[in-house]
Amino acid sequence: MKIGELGRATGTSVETIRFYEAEGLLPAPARNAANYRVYELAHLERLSFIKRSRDLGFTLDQVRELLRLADDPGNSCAGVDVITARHVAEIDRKLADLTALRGELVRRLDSCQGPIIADCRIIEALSPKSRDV
Amino acid sequence: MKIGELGRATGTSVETIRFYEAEGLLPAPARNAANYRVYELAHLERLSFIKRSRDLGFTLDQVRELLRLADDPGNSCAGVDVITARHVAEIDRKLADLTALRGELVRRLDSCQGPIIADCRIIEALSPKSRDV
DNA sequence: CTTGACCCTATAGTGACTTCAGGGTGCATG
DNA sequence: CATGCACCCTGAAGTCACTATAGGGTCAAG
Repeated sequence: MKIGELGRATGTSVETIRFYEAEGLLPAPARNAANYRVYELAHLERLSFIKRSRDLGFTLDQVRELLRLADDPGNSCAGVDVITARHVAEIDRKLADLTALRGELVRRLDSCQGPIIADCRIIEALSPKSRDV
Repeated sequence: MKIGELGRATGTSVETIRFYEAEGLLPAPARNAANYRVYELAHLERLSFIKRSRDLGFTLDQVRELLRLADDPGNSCAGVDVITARHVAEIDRKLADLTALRGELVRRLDSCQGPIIADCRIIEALSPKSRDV
């Protein structure tokens, strides 16, 4: 399997695959006579794992750790749980932040009626003279 | 006012203030005999505006645009509305993504009971052999 | 024999900072 | 008067997770 095929098979760009190799996440594959990378099934599986983890929002460092844990089937599941739970907590923080933020913005949008900046509630809210934020 | 005071007054780090100056967001202030930056009230107000905008999640490019609009009180409020509405839409997309993601992770966490990796539902879900994701 | 899709490496760019290296300034204390 | 310390300066590099660019090589089809 060449790099383009691997990319299509996993929904990853060719550049990203080479990047993962440079980062040590994906082992360097064999090369053919033309110096093209030749991938095996194991590479496809590992890249799929990485892709899924990334899609779930894990950082590359977390992916590295998950791979390390997954590589030894005798490892405790607790490590995986800790990483996941921490990640969920992080998501919860982001959700709360974004929700608050959205409320703030929509409130401004709704009250913004004036035709000119001088009457704009959004600009007013951002300006330091206003004390209501 | 020196840079450290300005930073404390606005909740911005000294490095970030210098960065904003280099980016052209904050005008370069006068310097005293020791080559220290000396800020006026106008700087404090502008930096507060930037800080609030950033806290509301606007990108620096959006902040640039908001500043440009705010600088002329005769401008239409519509430009500000457009930027804000676009930003709200972006936030909605992120909220949806994060919520879906969280559901996925929590589902895995709840079902992860085995003491070893071999039985770990999270790893299983990430691994390409599983077909249920 | 040329076109086009694909592959290679090495390097730089993205956003919004943060950190580091290597210095200078200003004030209080010993 | 020396020393320490907090604060200030510049310029460059590092962060994250890629993405893009430049400049080339390979291969099969028409």
